[in-house]
Amino acid sequence: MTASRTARERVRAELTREITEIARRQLATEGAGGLSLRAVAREMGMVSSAIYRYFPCRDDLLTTLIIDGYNAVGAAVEQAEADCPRDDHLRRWLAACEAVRDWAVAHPHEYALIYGSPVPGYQAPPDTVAARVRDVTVLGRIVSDAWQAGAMRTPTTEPPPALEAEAAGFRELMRGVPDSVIWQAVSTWTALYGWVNFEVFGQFQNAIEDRRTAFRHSMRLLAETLGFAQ
Amino acid sequence: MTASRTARERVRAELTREITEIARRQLATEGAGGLSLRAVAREMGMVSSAIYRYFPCRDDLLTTLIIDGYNAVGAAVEQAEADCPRDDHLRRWLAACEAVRDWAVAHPHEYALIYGSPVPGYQAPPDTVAARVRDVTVLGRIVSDAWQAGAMRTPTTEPPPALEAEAAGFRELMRGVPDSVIWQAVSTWTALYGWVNFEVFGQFQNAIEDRRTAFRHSMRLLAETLGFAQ
DNA sequence: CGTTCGTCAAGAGCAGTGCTCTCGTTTCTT
DNA sequence: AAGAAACGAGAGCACTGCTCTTGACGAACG
Repeated sequence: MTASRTARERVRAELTREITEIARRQLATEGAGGLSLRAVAREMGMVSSAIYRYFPCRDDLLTTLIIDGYNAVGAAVEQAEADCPRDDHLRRWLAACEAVRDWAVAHPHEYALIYGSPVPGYQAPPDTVAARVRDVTVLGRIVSDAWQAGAMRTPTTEPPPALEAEAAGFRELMRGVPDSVIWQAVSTWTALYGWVNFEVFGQFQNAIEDRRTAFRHSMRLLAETLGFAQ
Repeated sequence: MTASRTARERVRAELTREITEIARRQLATEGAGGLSLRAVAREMGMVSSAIYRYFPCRDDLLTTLIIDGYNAVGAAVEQAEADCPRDDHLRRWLAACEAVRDWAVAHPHEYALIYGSPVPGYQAPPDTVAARVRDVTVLGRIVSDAWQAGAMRTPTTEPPPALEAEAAGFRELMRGVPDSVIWQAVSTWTALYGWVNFEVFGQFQNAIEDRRTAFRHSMRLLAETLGFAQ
């Protein structure tokens, strides 16, 4: 956002911001399906059709919220990891995991929007990738750092040859790390989100009460498997 | 379903079945949000209000589909596991995992309905629990069998004391198994669904192509952590 | 300074939704 | 055979996303 020149551009930017804010609040209370352009307009004292001056369709508003969501969880993970001593890789990993969980529990509907079932008929535009990879970038850097520092055990199981070509994208995230560790990291990464999914989507209801403690223990088990040297 | 007495009851049961079938087909193509009572009625040549004679509201139809979904994945897991030699616990585990994944990939929208973001404003009634636990019951039995047979390693990390009381529900699924193994199993179980979530919800797009191979490798790593002896 | 052009809010309207109510008709029960 | 229950059809309500037109305002240009 450069310094807005004309007054018209300024009020336009302000109104756009206000729309997304109200939409995010509605999303938090009603969920993605209950997000209504007309309700947003009503709350702003506008008529529904006026919203379309700012967002051509409902999906565009959703895209904005999705990008914001990815950035929010990404920023939370980056912040939590940055607060840890650089050479304590295990702690950095656990802090990053817990940041994901805490953000998701605090913003369940936003989390559902980005990591839950895709909204029907909605196709995420490529603009979202930049924001989407922030969290996994952090996780990749931790693994990379730990490996470079010689603070990781080598997995006993090698990936099958068919996965040789598949690891390309992940090798950029974890430079210098052998494939066996890369796949171990991917597996652990999906396990993290598996837990968060179950917790946020209510699969642990009537099964686990102290979910934070259980989560921490699970992440510790996973980190052990990943091979952080104590 | 007892033998239907009157002709009216028979046609009612038949129509109810046909409604759910059409609804399931719509669900498969449009997703949960695009499931429309009016469209179902249209396809049946009925008027929309007539549907309400059979399902008082849309959520009740959803509940039926959800129960069917849990039963479908549960049956798939039970079948796959039953086809394995009883003493090959690792193979039983991997077969069960792959059954979950294969069913989910084949029925993405139904999977999203039961394991994805909860549909807004919908509260799953208690009728669903019986069907919901079928898959995890199988997984629990495998762990239990393996432990009884002395075919599992003991985890090195003990769960924190705060989880003592939390494991109650899981102990019934895995009788005679120590808590350390129980939590390891829970962690592995969520990891399985974490992978399936990522795959079904498109998080692996442009990242992993040969997802079946990658899935198998990941499950093998997880099973190793769980401690199945070779 | 005045005009023109682009932007904007408003309103009506379309097609679709879940759901309710009423009204005859059919079917089962007594 | 008479009463009761269940049923399909239809109209209607409140809501949705979205489109089109209309009239007003503000900024830039001649």
